Amino acid sequence: MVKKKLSIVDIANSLNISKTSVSFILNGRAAEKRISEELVARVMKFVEEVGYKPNSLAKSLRTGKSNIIGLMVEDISNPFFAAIARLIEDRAYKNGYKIIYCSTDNDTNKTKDLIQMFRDRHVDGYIMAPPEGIEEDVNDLLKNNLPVVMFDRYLPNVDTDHVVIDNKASTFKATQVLIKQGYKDIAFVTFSSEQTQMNDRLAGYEQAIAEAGLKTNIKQVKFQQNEDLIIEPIFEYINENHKRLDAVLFGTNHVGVCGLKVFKRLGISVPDDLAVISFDDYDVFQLYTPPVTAIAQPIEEIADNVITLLLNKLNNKTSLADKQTIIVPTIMNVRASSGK
Amino acid sequence: MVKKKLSIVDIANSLNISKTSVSFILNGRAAEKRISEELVARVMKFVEEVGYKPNSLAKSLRTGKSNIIGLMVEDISNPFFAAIARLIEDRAYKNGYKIIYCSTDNDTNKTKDLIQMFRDRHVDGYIMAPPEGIEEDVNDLLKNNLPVVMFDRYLPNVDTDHVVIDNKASTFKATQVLIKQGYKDIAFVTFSSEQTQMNDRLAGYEQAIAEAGLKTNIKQVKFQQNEDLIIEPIFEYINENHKRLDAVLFGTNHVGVCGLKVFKRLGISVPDDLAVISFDDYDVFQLYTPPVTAIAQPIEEIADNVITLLLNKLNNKTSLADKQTIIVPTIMNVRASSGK
DNA sequence: ATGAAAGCGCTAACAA
DNA sequence: TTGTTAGCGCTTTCAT
Repeated sequence: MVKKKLSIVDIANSLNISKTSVSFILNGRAAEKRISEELVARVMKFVEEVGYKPNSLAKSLRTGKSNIIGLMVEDISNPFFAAIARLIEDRAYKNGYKIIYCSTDNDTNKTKDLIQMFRDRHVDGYIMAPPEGIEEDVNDLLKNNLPVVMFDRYLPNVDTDHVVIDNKASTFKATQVLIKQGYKDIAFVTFSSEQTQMNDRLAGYEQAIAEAGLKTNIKQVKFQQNEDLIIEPIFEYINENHKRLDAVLFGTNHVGVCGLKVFKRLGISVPDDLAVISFDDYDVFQLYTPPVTAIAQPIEEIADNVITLLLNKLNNKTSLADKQTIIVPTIMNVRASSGK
Repeated sequence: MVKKKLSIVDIANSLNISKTSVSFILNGRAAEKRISEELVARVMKFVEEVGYKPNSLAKSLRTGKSNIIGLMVEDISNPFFAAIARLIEDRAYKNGYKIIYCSTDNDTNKTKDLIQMFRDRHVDGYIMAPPEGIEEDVNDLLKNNLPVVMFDRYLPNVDTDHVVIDNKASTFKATQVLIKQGYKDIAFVTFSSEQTQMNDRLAGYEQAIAEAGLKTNIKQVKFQQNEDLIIEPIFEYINENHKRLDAVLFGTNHVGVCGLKVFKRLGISVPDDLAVISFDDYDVFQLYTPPVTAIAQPIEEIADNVITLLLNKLNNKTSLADKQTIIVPTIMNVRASSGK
């Protein structure tokens, strides 16, 4: 009962025909090759019966195509990335592509390794939220005509398709919401990073503060695997400054959640002690008491654009040389945490 | 500057030696084959210079090994699975294995497809939280000597290694916590499912209720991709019954979060109107007001056991025939939601 | 309309 | 110690 893995040769032999014919039939090129319908039927029937499955490794080796898309996110356990990955997986699957995902941890070397692994496995296209420092590797992909779509952020020196949100406008608006409520000492707590999305978020905050003639209060913490190491510096900052601050804008969902944990520990009440807005929306923010105002990223729209861009390249609907930038707007979900 | 993909033959030719020698050297079998150190050095230097990378597809095709582990979770956007996937990925990576993950959606057919894809790609081992109905496919893997480790649940009719938690004891204890606080009308809200972990959780609740001479209140909702469709039946149930109930035990983190959303909509206050305990721990539960008592799964321990079990099989440290069951205990994080 | 044969890049048994 | 060679399973050109 152990199914011996059978190959195209086995089935050709069993049917006393050549493997070429089998190959053509299996690849739907029977008509084109004018193979008799009768033969086609016989082959299909046999294949069905014995449950033959082509070895896609051999196929890939021969054709250079794999029908696999490599997806690299920063951290698959981050709900934002997990949700995006999920949607992309679904859409890809429906279009005959499989997805392999990996977490980069924003680690340049790990990412280089992963790109290499994807190349090894002959993935047909790449989707990534790139860390800094991989410009060369990505350019090398592009030079080899491998389509790459970036999202969440992009690499300024690499000319690829990318789908991002209007980060600067989002934090600008969020900061203004706080300013209009009369808050004057507004902090921006975020990850330290030179990535485009982070720079833009910071810039939006700074511009709104500057336009209002206020002073900036910026705390950047280093991204760490271990959440406690993120909470620690936030704790110190809030602990030292919460009396002179009246509002906080968090730069990412992760920082936001850590911030809320700090508030809990310090017994800080929202919005009375500190008003709060966070980037990204998330269960926690909706269920928190009071509910937290959040800058929601349109996850479906991002995922949709990303996969469409890539599929178009893969199906040669768009020229590889033709690079698109898509900027999708965010949605401010105003809730009680930012009100008076 | 476009790197022409070079092969082992190219490098053999450039160096005027045979590809066999190159292959042996590249695979660290130089010593074993008593290849001169000088040659080894020359080859390594050249390989380094031209940045040669072996084509792992060809390698896999030839050896049948891929150094890839296939990981199938129910839904990668569920924080429990995302966290486990993350940890497994890390450990595997450190041991020279790559991970490919996929979401099964508890969909039998999709899972069969995915298993097929993994087989196609010659993954060396399988880790899965299996849906029902794939017994045959898994048995087929086992018959072909492919190691399979299950976690979160197992298939009663399939003899594989698996790592699970003591589900029954956990809900039993959680229910007792509520009973000891004097709650008498305790509901159990969970997903309808015949999976082992769900059956066990239900059994634990029922036993505790029976032992206390109380009446069960069970609401099972169907798992759906779309969260609103999960919330709806919970809303109806809670809306109809909350007056006669005094406590609720949620069967999974997902149900728990949906439940909290329902409470918010109905203005139900915790624990005064309803005391709450949920399976799985999660940011939301810690940050909720009041913090929610939760049955925490020891994620690291589960991931560690899973990957260790599989690596042992892959490295032939354990016989394939030798099946282990590991049951790890959960941790009750008692918080204000279950108190009086 | 069908078949033979080369070759994708690699490994390993066997020769030398 | 190193080289020759036969595949792994598939696609595709070129004959027939």
